[in-house]
Amino acid sequence: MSGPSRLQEQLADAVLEYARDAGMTTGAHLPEPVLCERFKVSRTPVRAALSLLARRGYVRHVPRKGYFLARKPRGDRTAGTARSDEERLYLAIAEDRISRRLPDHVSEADLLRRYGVTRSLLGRVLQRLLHEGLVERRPGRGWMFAPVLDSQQAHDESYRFRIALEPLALLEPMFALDEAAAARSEEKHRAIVEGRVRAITPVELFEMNAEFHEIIAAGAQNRFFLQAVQQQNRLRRFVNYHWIYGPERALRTCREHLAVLAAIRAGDRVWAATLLRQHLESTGRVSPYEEGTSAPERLIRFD
Amino acid sequence: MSGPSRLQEQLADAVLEYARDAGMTTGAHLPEPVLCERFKVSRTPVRAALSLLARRGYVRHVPRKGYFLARKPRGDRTAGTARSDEERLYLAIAEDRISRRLPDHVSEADLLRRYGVTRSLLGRVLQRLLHEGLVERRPGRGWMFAPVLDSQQAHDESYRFRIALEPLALLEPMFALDEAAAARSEEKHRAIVEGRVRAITPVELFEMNAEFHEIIAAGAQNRFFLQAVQQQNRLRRFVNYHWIYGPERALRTCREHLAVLAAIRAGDRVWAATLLRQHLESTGRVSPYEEGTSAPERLIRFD
DNA sequence: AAACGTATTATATGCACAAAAAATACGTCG
DNA sequence: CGACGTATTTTTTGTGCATATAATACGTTT
Repeated sequence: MSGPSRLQEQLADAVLEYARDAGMTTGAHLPEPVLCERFKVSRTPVRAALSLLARRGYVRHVPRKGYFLARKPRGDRTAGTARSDEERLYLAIAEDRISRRLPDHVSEADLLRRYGVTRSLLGRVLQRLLHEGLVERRPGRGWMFAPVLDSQQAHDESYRFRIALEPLALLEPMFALDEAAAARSEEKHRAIVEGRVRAITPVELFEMNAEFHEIIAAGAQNRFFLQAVQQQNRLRRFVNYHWIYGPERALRTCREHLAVLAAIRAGDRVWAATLLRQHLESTGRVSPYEEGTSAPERLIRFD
Repeated sequence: MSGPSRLQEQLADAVLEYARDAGMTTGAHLPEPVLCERFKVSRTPVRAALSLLARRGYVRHVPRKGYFLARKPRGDRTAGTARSDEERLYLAIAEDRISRRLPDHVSEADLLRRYGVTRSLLGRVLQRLLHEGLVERRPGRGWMFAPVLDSQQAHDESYRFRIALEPLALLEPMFALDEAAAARSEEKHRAIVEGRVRAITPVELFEMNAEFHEIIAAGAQNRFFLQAVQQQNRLRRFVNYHWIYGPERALRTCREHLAVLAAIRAGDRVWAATLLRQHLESTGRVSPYEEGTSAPERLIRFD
């Protein structure tokens, strides 16, 4: 009775996303073997995920026939899945660190006591933080927060790195945009530019932005370009949780992104690279703490 | 009685390296607090490392006075430390994978049986492979080797990435070479060019090369440039264990490296960047398997 | 034949406890 | 006062076992 496993929860989310991206409508069949193939797992966890979705009303189970979509999944944050323990602990540590409630170096035991979580959960989160370059293991014992999190220096270095790298991705000879992904991204940008700025959450804005840059990097057809950009995004996701920008900034970013996409579509990648570099230079220049003239409830976290 | 810990072994190595780099001679005092400060650990492991070195004859212990250098440490692979279990398993897996004795995906239990090691050791090695991007965790169970290891595609992408990134490191406005490190590296290069090609091992060649590129990246004063180059080196270290080049190639690489350093010293970073790009382009072009005209015993692994 | 249901097997994970090792504190000697 | 020796405390690592869960096999239904 220990609830559904992580894999099962993930699969549940993934299945809904899959159904949505495949444009399925109510009543569509979700054959287990197809999902197994798609997600590279055996039928056991797939069935568990489906039964989970059934209990949550997303799919219907017909004995001897299988599972069928019960309602068309919405676009945003589909599954009823509340934030996982892992996500919660991750964010708690992030917040405590940024607000200096956590010192430069901490022992595992400290964290264990502080958050009252199991060793395995803490272990997973630390592993993730390690992978993202946010903490380092100290030689003897304990962990040390990398100065990535707080220093202005790191912020600047991140932008300089991206300014160097991302425009070059556009100039790679094999460059080819994932048209489908680009179209989806463009759609989201347009929605914002055309007035939906207030209706969108900061998290969505951040994710849209991150996705845009990853689509560009993926276009280079080179896993290392993509990897590098993804790493930068992970870093920024962590840090930007406490940064705040006004809506005018979000609009500007969207317009600049759209201009880059337009240049690529027009076949002028050199111009697109120039635009992208300018975009990064201008967004990187202003420190978030120097802005903040808007009223709090109208503020938008963005980069 | 389970032998010295990993940290102790590492420290033993590090202490010798430290003494060497500080230019200490026989009889020099090695105060514990200094070493603690330097290596960010408490006295306990430092003392253990020193007593280890004493047993191996590198230092002498005088009661109530401390530890003193017994003989001037040699430059290469100082400590008697044989390759650690971790290193051995790592290499065994690398070799088995590259020669296709290991399938695309394996379970942890498979590996446990195959190599007859403890879970904790295997866990550490897998963690390292994961960190280096060489394996991925499969969603359900088991591990999957990333195609980084074998494919020509990955090789090309790696070079393209480096060609894009490394010259730009040279052009960063804050660029400043670590003069001491550069001088040491230059020394090694000269030794090879001036005829010591045969006396040097493939491993040393690889490490010298990797170090050179890291020194350049570090010069950019930007942790992300350095991180990216370090990651590439880790990747290449794994793969290149089975690549073989002739000495003429090693010589050429050394000369090109020296030319880059000379250009930097002359203050012409733009020219240095051009030379570096050309160097990467030429070394990346030839597949190692297309060479190999020398007799086996004269072959040198290099990149 | 393709998909599902059920049962079996293999694998990994969580947890508790023992043992190792690092940090820390304090007294002593040069 | 700075470095060393010893003792104590705290933290981490290792190991075995029970449990959870994924993979697999095989029969059944559409």
